[in-house]
Amino acid sequence: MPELPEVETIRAQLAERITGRTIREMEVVDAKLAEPATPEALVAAVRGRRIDAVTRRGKYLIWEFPDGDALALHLRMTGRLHWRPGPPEEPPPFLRASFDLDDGATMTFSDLRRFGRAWMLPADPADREDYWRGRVGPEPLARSYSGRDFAQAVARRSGPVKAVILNQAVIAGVGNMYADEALFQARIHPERPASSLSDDETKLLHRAIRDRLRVAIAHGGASIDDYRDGLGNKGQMQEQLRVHLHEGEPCPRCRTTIVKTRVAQRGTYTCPSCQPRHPGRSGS
DNA sequence: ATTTTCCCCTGCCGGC
DNA sequence: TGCCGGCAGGGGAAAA
Repeated sequence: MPELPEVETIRAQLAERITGRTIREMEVVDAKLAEPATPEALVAAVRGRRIDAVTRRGKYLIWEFPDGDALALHLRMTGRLHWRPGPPEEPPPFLRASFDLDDGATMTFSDLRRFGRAWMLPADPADREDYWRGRVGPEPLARSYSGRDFAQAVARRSGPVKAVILNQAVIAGVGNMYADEALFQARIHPERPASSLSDDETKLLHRAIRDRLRVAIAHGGASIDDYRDGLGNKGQMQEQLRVHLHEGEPCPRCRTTIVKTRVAQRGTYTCPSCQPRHPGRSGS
């Protein structure tokens, strides 16, 4: 599932290839992609526009047009955005929209489960900021994002720490897979109340999140089943996962069998001995 | 105000 | 063999 590293991988590939290009035509195959707007309105806002920059906010991919206008794309669960130098030989399965560029290149948005969306962002900078506020929190890889900011956000929440780091308003871009990996690296049980974490633990988790996201970007993201990068290729990060999807296998650190549970309505993988539910006491 | 539940959507898989 | 319930999960709306 595309999380921050996957979206960032696609962003970098597209930025290299479509920056400065003009969108000659957009075709919406599945009207639901444009909801709650109509496909006609979306196409009218996109057609003929020049892409000045390809940016990212959390898991949102953004094409910046002149005059502050911007198209946001969200891949959700199974969305794929695929650039090709020319038209595809045949439409990819589950095609929902396609874009023709002025250099003959094509981009297709396909999406088996149809959760993905495309919509226009507010052009006014203040309105844009309002749009993100409350919806998408700080960028975990931003230089300015300190451990203190993270600690503050975590300390005043009582829910399970995994639910807190999955909350996009708390920290942008972390999904189920990297939440599991970061909590394992920080040796923190996902059901620990966020506010119960010590200063050291919060610092460790902040570092672990940033580390896992960076390593994942370096590996081109994780292709569990649906994810492909902007050129249709698989990532390599799935081979670096330590606990996620490793139920029944030995923990890479202590050889204890990894277990799968359910936390915050999400499948959750942990090492019961590296991630004690009650730190300080022995065992789990 | 925060936290939890439900919903969307389709393919896949285990059980009977 | 084939059907069917359950599961997968991002994010947002609704409910608690």
